Amino acid sequence: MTGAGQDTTEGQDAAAGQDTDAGQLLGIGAAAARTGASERALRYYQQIGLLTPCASTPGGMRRYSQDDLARVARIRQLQTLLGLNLDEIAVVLRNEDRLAEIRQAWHHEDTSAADRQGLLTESLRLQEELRATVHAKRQAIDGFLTDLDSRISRTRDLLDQMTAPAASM
Amino acid sequence: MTGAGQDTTEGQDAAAGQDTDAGQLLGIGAAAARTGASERALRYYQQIGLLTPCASTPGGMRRYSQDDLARVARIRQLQTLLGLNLDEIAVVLRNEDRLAEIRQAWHHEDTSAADRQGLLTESLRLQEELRATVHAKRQAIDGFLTDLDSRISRTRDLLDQMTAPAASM
DNA sequence: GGCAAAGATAACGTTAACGTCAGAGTTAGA
DNA sequence: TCTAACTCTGACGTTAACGTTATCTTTGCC
Repeated sequence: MTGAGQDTTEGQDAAAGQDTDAGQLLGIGAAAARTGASERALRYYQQIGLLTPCASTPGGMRRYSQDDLARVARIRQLQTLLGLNLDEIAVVLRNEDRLAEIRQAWHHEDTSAADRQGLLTESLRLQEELRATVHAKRQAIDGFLTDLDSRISRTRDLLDQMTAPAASM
Repeated sequence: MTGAGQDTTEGQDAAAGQDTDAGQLLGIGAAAARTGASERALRYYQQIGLLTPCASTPGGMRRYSQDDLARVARIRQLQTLLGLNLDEIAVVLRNEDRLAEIRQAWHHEDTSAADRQGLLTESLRLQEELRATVHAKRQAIDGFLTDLDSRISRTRDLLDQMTAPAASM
């Protein structure tokens, strides 16, 4: 049917005005290469519900969009930068997803105003919670850095004492 | 034998002038409680050569000093804050140990000047390497925070739009 | 000197986040 | 159409960093 463009069963698209560099759907190999994650990792993320590729071929092969790649990047960022495990990351991502949904349905759908306000308030709370965590981490790292700097300068002082011993003349 | 003072076989001590709140050697249970680590973790750290308690009773029970506790704290810090694994932490700690040794033997021993300078230079390099890593992490976290802040303010804008809809009059 | 509490060693168990096959199916291109 | 390259779904393996018994000493204390 209508099979002119692509043969990937894209669920819904062309909703918004721009299509964000569309047609660039990648197989799992390419997606893995772009993101630095392994194919196994991508399948695993899907398995635990972290990342569902936006489309799949009629034969059942995964197709990843740019947004999917960005999501992988975010997962890795939350992993390596904040040290969150995948369960915690799932919470963060689900929250961000809800926010995006609300934002999209904002002028468009007929969700009750009370519902939307509730969701927004909750999302805001979760985001601020995350912010507090990250901010604390930042403070801790700052302290670590300051301490490290003072150690380094003391070490440098020792070295200076060695390499310039004849300063008394 | 000579059992007048303490019965812990403290390897060497009383070298420096102050004895840093001495006599306060803790058993593994108390040490675990103070540091937040488990007894198993403390034994494990020793097993892999990360932390050797400063003394032990004649019967073979571990005794932890304040310095030992500080070392545990540093291990946890490097774990949770920087996400290093215990192997990487071992590298960092060994470097810091070497530095401390050099510093102590500075006016005191007869290590060759060339050796000391070599060790110092290497330690300095390692410390600066660590600093670069941490600094990069700090930058990344700053970026993350900035991004998060902008998300939060956008969410707050949405909420404001809701709670104050009759602003056009 | 005897006992409860703390500690030691040894050895197997656990969990997260994938790695690594094996065997079968799918897809793009000549 | 036919193959070479890619992908799929299991299913078992791996590693780090401990957790959890089980069994046996050590220690502080009356």
